[in-house]
Amino acid sequence: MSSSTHLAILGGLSVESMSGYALREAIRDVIGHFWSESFGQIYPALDELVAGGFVERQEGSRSTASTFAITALGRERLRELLREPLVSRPARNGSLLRLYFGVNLGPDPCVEILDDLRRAATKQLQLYRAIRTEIEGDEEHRADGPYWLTTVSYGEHMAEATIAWARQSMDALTIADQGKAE
Amino acid sequence: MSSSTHLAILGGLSVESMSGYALREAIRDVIGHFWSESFGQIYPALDELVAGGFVERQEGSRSTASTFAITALGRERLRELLREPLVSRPARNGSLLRLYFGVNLGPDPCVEILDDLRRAATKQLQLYRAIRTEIEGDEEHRADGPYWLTTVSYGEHMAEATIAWARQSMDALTIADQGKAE
DNA sequence: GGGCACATGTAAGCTGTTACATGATTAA
DNA sequence: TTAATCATGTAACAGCTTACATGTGCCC
Repeated sequence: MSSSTHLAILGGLSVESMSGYALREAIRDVIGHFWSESFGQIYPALDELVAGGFVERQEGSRSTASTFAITALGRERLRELLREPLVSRPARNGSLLRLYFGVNLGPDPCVEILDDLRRAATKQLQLYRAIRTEIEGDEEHRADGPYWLTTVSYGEHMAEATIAWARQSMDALTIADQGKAE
Repeated sequence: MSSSTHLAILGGLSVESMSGYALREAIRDVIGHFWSESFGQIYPALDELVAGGFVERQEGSRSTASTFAITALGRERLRELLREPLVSRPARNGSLLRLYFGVNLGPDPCVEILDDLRRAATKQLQLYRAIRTEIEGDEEHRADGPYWLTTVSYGEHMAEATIAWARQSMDALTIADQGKAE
């Protein structure tokens, strides 16, 4: 299991103890814009973390589910993982791949791709702004706020940049096409 | 083999016939900022494309290497793949994951992460500007230019946005920390 | 003749998703 | 009572990288 998965799980449990199922929901709903874990990752990883003494499993009595809680050792491990240098896997961007070879399609389909991206980014931007408002008003997690907001701010900056880029590129492709037609 | 790999290979060969080795070099050096393929992908994919009649293999006589060339059917397939909707794999951003759980580290290590990202983006930006100049002066690929430039422009926009975000976030974390110290 | 770049290919292994199996609890 | 949600887990598979094996041609 990759250490990133351990990091995400320990991070999640550092905020609140919860079941494996809830953990996955939290990862999807809260940090889903820049992270994801599937059940196939989470349960084996939880086993490993329990085996290492980083997480404690509190068996639910009959009816209730198990709750996983981070231990003191787990918090130490979390800090360790947070400091570990990033191993960046090669980026793959299917939209850019398509645009790069766009001459095989002509400008119109490419403009369509760009407009789809612009619209998606516009929607994202609205979402991020709503999340920002929510975090800024969250009294319960005052200490976390500034850190959480950096990730929201990242989303906002990237969405804004995407919108500007898409607009500009749509113009460029349209004008290049007119120039050819003359 | 994923269709994206087929797309990248057909795209590459649509510009110029070349060996599998050269193809990998081209993918790494030319579209490496947003795409990657390893030998373990390229050679089996080339076999598949040859079997499907999308690519022709011209055996090199003794000493020289094989040259792979796209066929008319291959160009059709390329256009088909370019129009195919994107299947986006979930994004994973290790830096954001670390920043999100940054409260466990405190502001200083987070500022360091941000400054690393800022510096990397600054370097990238310079690179993209050099590539832009190169493409704008390339008489041989006039038709491709506008499409290629959209991908360079993407890099520029993202790098600029990253720099702005990192600066702003470093300030925010520093100020939040001072506010706490009062 | 020794090292390096070019060239083709394969096998092992890692990461991660999807789909399935199974069952409890809750709400309609 | 039946459907949905919560919950845990596994097996199969897809995608991709790394490392290795193997060989050629070129340059110092």
